[in-house]
Amino acid sequence: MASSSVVTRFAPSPTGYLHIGGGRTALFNWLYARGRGGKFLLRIEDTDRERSTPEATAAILRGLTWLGLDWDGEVVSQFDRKDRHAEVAHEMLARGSAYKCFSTQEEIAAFRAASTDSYAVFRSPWRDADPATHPDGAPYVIRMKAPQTGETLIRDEVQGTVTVRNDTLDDMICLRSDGTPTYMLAVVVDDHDMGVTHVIRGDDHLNNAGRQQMIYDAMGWAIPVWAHIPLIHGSDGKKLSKRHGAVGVEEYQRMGYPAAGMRNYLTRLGWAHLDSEIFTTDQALQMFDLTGIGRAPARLDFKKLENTCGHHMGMADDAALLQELQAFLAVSQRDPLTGAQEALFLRGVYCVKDRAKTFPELLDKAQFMLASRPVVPDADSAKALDAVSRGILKSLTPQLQNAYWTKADLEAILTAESAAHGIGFGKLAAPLRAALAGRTATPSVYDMMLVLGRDETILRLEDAA
RNA sequence: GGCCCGUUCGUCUAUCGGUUAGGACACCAGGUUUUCAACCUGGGAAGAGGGGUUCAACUCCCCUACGGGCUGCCA
Repeated sequence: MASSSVVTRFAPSPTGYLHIGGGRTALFNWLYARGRGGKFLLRIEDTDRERSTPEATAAILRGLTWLGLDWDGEVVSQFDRKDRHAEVAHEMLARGSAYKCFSTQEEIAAFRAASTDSYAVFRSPWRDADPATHPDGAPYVIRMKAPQTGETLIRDEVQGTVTVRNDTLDDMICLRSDGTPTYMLAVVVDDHDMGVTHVIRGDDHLNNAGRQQMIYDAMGWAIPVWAHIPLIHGSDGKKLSKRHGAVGVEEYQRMGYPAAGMRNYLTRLGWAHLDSEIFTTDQALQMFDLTGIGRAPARLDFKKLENTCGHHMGMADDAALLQELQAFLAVSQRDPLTGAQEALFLRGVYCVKDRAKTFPELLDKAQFMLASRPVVPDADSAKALDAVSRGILKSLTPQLQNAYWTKADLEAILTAESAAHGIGFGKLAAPLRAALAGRTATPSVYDMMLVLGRDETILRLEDAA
């Protein structure tokens, strides 16, 4: 079945944290595969031994996991497959689609320096040399014997058909003089061996696709479906970098964005399905396709990210929210909620999750239920606790002692109380807020009383009065 | 320098030759309100510029401008 044979992959190089753009690339691959019952594979491109670190690999895995992107099978290390890459290079040699080049790096540098056009394409003199003339024991690289005339067509699901003139490409090196493979060879061999059917990656690889196709052709392998997606830019339209703010996926987790909101936002960044804006991951899985991907780079917009996260915060399941909150507290080096706080949180999230966009905000709004007595009112809310107000709070407690602890009954009592003192409800709500939360901005006073329960409510009112 | 890609409201985008160019975020005004948030109503806001093709172009073609990418024994 064609639809279930989809295999995609994410292939980052482990030289740092998981970049937000990489996270989105991974997300697109994941959505495409998972939405079609296919497989999503993960390969670490660690052939650059100088820059690759196990810490970076761990960070990438953590970032993907946080985003909720699970991969099939074991993580593949490209470096571990270097023998296989060399084997393919030698097979290309045997097939006559590659050749040994003995030109030294000094010779190539000299060629560039000597040519009027400093960007001239290097043509190896060994391309058609008789093997009998090969120097004995000298180091050599294996270069692809690329076609020098005609053009290579890249059939891309996002970019359309892209034409590359073959005479603008040099004979790329497949195997270095130390016997290690270059990226260009390794990706192709790995993608083929791993059965990758759809290559969805950043469009910085668009040109590379042409040269990679030559390897597929040389080996007689089926070319995968290409989908080169534009990179993400900063708010000023320039390539995303540190100065634009957070670029690492984990930074977003530490800032407290819920993963579901992050996924939704990233999915919509550079991809659209008519007017769909807010959707669950299941819905995204249903809708996602390659044709909805735009061709222009998209800019990161934190305001929209926050708005999207706000929707997801409100839609979240309470228990799941608690779990994610605890994870957030852990990564941001804060104390976890205690068992008692968890219970209270579960009872009261309903009245705060609709009004928070991030976990720090959620924590702030939920402060009234997480705090323990005595509640110390901040400067603004303290103003509501003047002598008159405290008197009212004092006269209120006996009534609460005997009230049915329901919203309707509390409402009746508080409404009657404010009427009795000839004040509007707002005048009564302010000191209540100060007493119960120590803040001026809080959830509804009824909700706070309901969540805190009769005893805690009365104790806090007595503290304030 | 060469080659490749891109360009619709401030931002993300819809449109796939014929629309008063739609939605969302943001912004502004008003409303609701128990503070904050939310919510409701309304508003301003776009086809980079220039040539074609066509009865008709945001949509197709060319040029220019601007942005990005590739041009490594990096990935």
